[in-house]
Amino acid sequence: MWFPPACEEGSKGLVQSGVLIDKTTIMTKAPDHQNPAKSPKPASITAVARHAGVSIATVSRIMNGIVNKSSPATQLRVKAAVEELGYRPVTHGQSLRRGESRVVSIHAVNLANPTMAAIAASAETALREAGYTMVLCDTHDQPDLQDTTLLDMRAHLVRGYVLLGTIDSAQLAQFQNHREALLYVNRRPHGATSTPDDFVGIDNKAAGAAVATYFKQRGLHHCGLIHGALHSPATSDRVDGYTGTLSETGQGLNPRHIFAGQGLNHLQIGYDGITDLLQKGALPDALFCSSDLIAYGAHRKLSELGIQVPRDIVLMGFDDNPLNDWIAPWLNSVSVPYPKFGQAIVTGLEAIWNRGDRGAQILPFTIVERA
Amino acid sequence: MWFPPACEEGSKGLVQSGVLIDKTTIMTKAPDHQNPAKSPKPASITAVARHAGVSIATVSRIMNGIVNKSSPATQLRVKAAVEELGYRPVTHGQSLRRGESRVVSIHAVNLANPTMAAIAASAETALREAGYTMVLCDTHDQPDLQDTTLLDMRAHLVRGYVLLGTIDSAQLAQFQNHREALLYVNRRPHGATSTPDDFVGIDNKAAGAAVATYFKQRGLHHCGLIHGALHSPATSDRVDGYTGTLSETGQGLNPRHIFAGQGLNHLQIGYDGITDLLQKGALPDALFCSSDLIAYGAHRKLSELGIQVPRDIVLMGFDDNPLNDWIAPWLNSVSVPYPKFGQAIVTGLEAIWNRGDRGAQILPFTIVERA
DNA sequence: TCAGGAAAGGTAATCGTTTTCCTATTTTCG
DNA sequence: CGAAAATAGGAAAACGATTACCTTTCCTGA
Repeated sequence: MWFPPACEEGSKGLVQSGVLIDKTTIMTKAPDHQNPAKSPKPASITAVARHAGVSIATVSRIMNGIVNKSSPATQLRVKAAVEELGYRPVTHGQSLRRGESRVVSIHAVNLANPTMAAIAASAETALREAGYTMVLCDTHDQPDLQDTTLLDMRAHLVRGYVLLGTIDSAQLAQFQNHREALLYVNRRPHGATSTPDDFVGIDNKAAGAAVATYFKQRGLHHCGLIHGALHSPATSDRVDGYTGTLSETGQGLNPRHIFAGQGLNHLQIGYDGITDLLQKGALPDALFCSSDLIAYGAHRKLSELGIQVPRDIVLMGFDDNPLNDWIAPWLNSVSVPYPKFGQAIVTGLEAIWNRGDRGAQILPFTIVERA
Repeated sequence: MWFPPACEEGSKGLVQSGVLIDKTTIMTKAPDHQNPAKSPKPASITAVARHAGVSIATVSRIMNGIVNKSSPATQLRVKAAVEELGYRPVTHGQSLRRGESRVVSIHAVNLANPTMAAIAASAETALREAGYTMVLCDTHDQPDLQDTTLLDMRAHLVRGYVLLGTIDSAQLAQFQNHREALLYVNRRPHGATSTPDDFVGIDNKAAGAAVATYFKQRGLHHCGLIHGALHSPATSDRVDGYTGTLSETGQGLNPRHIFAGQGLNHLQIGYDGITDLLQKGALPDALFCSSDLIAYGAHRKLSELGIQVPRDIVLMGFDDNPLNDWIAPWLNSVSVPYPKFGQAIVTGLEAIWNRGDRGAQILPFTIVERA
């Protein structure tokens, strides 16, 4: 199980070069190497109370807007003291007493992915405006790292956990059972245990279907597909919607026009995908890539081969990176309103906390045509 | 000054529709709308102590690796209890008692900028591995937001403040005076008050100079420049190094080949820059853009005009976005080792905390030639 | 034999808040 | 006028951890 670094198996605690060191020794040495001009401690509620000549209870009540427990005159005096001393309640004292903090943690599968980073950025702003603080964790798509971060954040008494992409993990299941405030963004969890109420994202299946319809409308009949790991329900939904709609229209999807990639490096997946499709035969007229990064990788390989986009092949990405307008004017893409995710996350979390009802936020997507 | 939302001017505290509501009323109502299967509280140190039949002091000592205050048998018993109950110390209790937490805050000027996001991502990993938790704040390049976030984070008892780009602000000056643990990344602060020891980044002036040298070596004599807001010392250093070296070689920089942009939207700056340079006369042979995004914007405009890169004009960006290899193979760029910034930030912070000495980390840059 | 130290571990203060009880002092109103 | 109710505010108990200080027991060596 888990133990703090200080008492790990390997370390012998405070044993140094064979000699047991009493903690006291260390503490009495500590003040020595402290820098001289140490920052003066910020004012605490006690200081404010003393300064205003009231009890800390009164200060606390006034800070919390409880208006019917003190006279207006007292309130003025206290507020003056607060300003004079620059007092701000230390959140740890509050959280400890209240048993919960105003911190929300975000657990992202891969912050190197610009899309994840964009969602995190949007969440930061929305959370801050709603009065929350954001802690950001990168799970690197590893179940045990996800577990570690979840437990760490619980130790921080965070009020909600936002999962920006998820993998199944032991602790996640525990958290679900314990009814912790979990909000899934973009990727639903695998287990069917959780309600569909705790999701923020788009309807990926509909988006995949829309891509197929778009290709058909443009008269493109030989459709291909390069996608990332299917263990992500977001990806598999997109793929299902796309292939489903293609087979409904009768034409279906030639297996030789499909490449299934793996791993986090979508750029490489796209690059390898083109290589693979060519090996298996001719390229399709239209190619759906389950992310923009995959499309970039594919485009790179196509350029190297002298194949022109969109003259020779039409590409459709997913996510619509804001840079596309500037550096990928050849790329169509399914645009997901990521800048709006932040607000949706806040709304979703508040719905979960209040258990009013539906916290689910299904946002609209659009297809951006550039080619 | 600052007051918590609950006691803002506008709000009348707990007055609702003209009726004063006693806090008690609310609290007694609260349990009603709590969801039935509320998560059971995680085990506290008291629970562990009871379970193991020892005092909480002993549990605490064992958790902290103080090995000479309890028998091996007791230690085993306690560790067993810890595992059985899944105990993890609540950080707020620890921070409150110790007067400091293991949280580090990052204040970024603009998280929408992929470079900032990349640094934040790298910092997250390095901090986590070193046992710290990262809180991320976006200051949107506004002094008052920077002030707000700094004060917020102090209320969180954070142990260090990492400024990912800075603007001058009142609180920042205060924090400097109070010798708080501030670490500047990429952009030094304006005020000369701070030591140069608290900086992580590259030598921007040398980098600007290197670009000039590179252009000269390639025999490009008509050099241009498009840069962002000069109030960022990082930008002005780059510009100084570039122009300085150009004038040393005697050729100098034609003022008609310079465009000075403003604001956060670097893409637009690049686009507008080309328009401006053309209005002022002919384009240079080589163009230094003070960020990759500016280069993207410039390239877009050039493409629209049918001007080819690098045949007609050589571009040099800055930062070397990892996507460049894939989507901007026409762009040379000054590569900054952002993935290494995370570790450098941790090293720098630890140097500040221990005041051993220099926390400054000047990392190497390289010029990546693609065109 | 016994002074003194080490070993093992408990008690209680403390960090900064919130909130439940209290206790006075006014007000209100019949 | 007097009882009930409201107002204003204080005292103290939590919340979960750390640590200075104390107590007990056992062992060592002069």
